[in-house]
Amino acid sequence: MLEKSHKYITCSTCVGRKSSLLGSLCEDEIDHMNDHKACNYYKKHQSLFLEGSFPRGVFCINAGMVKIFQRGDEGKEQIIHIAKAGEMVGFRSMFSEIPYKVTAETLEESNICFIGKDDFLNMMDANPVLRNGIIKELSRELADRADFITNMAQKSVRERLAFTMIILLDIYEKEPINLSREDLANFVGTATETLIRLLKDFKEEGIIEVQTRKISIINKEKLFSIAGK
Amino acid sequence: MLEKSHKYITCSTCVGRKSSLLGSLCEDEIDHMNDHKACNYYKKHQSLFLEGSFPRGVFCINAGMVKIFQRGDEGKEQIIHIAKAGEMVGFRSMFSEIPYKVTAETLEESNICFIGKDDFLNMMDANPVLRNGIIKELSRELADRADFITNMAQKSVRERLAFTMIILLDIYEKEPINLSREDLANFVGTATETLIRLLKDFKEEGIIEVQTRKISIINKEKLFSIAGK
DNA sequence: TGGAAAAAATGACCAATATCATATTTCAAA
DNA sequence: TTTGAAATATGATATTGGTCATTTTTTCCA
Repeated sequence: MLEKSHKYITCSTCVGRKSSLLGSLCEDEIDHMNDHKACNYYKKHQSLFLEGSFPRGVFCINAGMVKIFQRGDEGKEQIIHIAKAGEMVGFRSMFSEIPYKVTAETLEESNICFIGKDDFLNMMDANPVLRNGIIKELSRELADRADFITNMAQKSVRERLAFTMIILLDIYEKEPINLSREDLANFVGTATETLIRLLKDFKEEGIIEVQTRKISIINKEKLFSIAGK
Repeated sequence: MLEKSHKYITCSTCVGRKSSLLGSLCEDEIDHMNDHKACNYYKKHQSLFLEGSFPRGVFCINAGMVKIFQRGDEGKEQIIHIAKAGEMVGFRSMFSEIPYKVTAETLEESNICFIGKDDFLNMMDANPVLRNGIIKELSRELADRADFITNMAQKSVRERLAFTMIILLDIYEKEPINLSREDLANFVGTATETLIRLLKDFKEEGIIEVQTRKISIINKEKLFSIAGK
């Protein structure tokens, strides 16, 4: 259970911050940010922002996980990214000055801070390291999305599932993957039924272990060879 | 036919530049860039850079068109983007400091200038407008790629073809689309045969007109309604 | 300008995966 | 602990779109 009061979250001690884009801030900047941020406790399935709305700032995840998705024509979600503690979300649309094209929603209870647009842009102006870090991050994500597109376009659902699980392995680290079958299907880009059948195959092939919702990967090598990496 | 000698291309008169990310440069900066750029004439099907190699700078397209693609496991190309006069290519990987994940290759004869990495980064440091323009551009492209992913994941090939043609309409403007069936298939993410069959359907439905290679869109509305926008 | 090579087109067939229907399990609230 | 709803699972079936084989057309260049 997370601490529901947020008065204890301070930027200077935030574990996520240090390894994030905001790791380069000096003490003054951290203090300034700390004074200007607002922290919130989010329950599971709460949204940070909605597709179509205008960005007012950025969100820093102190604890928890957030799915970033788009809704297709029939309302089916396509998950684009899953963000975890230490990551910032919502800044891409803020820079592009267009409404959000994606929705961000917690996958579990989370502590998330908010920094207003002007405060954040000022920090960027004053801090070349932060600025360059952001440019680098945006560029990396573009490269990742190119891979994502090629995978979607050219690979079978089975291969895409393997690829997605490798991504999830990175996100969940030692923890078992804890996503609904539907979310998983919406990340892979397939029907929930197809996903369930493939999970069964993977289980029978000794690639994963399943405990209802939680999926542990027990044969990484096989996963990599299926994904074709 | 393009002028094969490049001595006539100067940044100050470059038509593409003015509407590009480099439109904000002051006279001094333009002169500096002009002194440090190298221009080249490229034939059709020549590459600017290859997947896996390290970026040394950025390319500015003065005239012509360039396809940006990734090669999937069986060597099949997935086109991610088509860049035209006025666009810069190659800077995304340069920022992320990882090798190119994509290959850039001319679709037709082109005049393209090159600016070295250090020169370009210095220009960026000195010019906040340029810097912010690039951040904005990267963010916009991220948003576009999210759409691309959702389309790939959730739409039929027919819908994706319509969507792709809308993108191409933007690129080719008044000109008819001039791409091989294979390139078109590799942009849509389908087999060449499937693409050819769908083009035939579109022709019979009065959406496009085809003159061997060149495709003109004669019913935009229908295209939009198929793409679901 | 002819001829070879590349590109485009067409047909037949099949596999992958979506869809729809229904059953079973899990979970959380009363 | 029960119970109802949501999530997961399974089966049957339909369909899209990929593959392979072949033909026709276009392009390019010697």
